[in-house]
Amino acid sequence: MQPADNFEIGARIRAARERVGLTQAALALQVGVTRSAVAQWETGRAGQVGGHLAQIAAVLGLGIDHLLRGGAAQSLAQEFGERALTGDELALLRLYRNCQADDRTILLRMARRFSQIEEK
Amino acid sequence: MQPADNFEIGARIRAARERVGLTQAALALQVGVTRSAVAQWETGRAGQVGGHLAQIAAVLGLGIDHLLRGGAAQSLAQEFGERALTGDELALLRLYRNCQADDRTILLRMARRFSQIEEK
DNA sequence: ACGATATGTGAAAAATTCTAACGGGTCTAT
DNA sequence: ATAGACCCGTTAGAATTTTTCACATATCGT
Repeated sequence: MQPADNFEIGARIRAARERVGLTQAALALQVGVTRSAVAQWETGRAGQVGGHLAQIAAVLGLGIDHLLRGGAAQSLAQEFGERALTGDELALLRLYRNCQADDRTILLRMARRFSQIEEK
Repeated sequence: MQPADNFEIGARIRAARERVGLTQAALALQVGVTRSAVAQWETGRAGQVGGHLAQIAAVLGLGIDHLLRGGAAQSLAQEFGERALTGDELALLRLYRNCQADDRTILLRMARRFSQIEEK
């Protein structure tokens, strides 16, 4: 694989990671490597991310095709209403599901406060 | 990645190769490796097929998701597909979509704080 | 200024991948 | 029965890659 491709994969990893609000250390923890491995992926030092592709894609809410090829790969077309879920929305859902019930209540209340929908 | 996963990837490579009528040597030629590398992929000896995924998928007419995961690959969406979204999760998504960008950031950060996936 | 946090990078250890070579099974022609 | 062609499985090790560790720099809040 060309070095330029590696850099582009790394750039997509970084963009997705920042979009879901993770640090390199957080992504590394969820994938199962050290932070500097993630840094090297993102700066194109690694030849390719090899055996961690599926895990990276899952954590970041990306399709593997998108990770490898870029473009508008839509493996993530999860329908909600008429729009697919974005990466940050999937991240929010994953995090929310791992919250305790009272913390979920707090999150919902805050979302209501912030939201521009009036609820009756 | 678990050895069983490697074997399953190899089994999918072999099934697709036979379906398109190629020998190991022919596949190796088109991908750009030696025949024994292909044999090792198919018998699960290689950790994973790493940098050749896209090439193998192209030659065999497979999606990369299918190669890695098998089945009707749905990437991360399956995790949520297995469990339908609950009412509060739908509410959270709806509210989140109607938030401003900086409020979304706050919600994500709080979700990360509450979540038991928290790093560090 | 200081501490915490996030990230980039050099060097080297650790791991992996691939090649070359060997061996075995099957099939066909002689 | 034998030889040759073809296909594939496996081993050992060279080559390459990946990951870790440790250090450095920048930014931000106090």
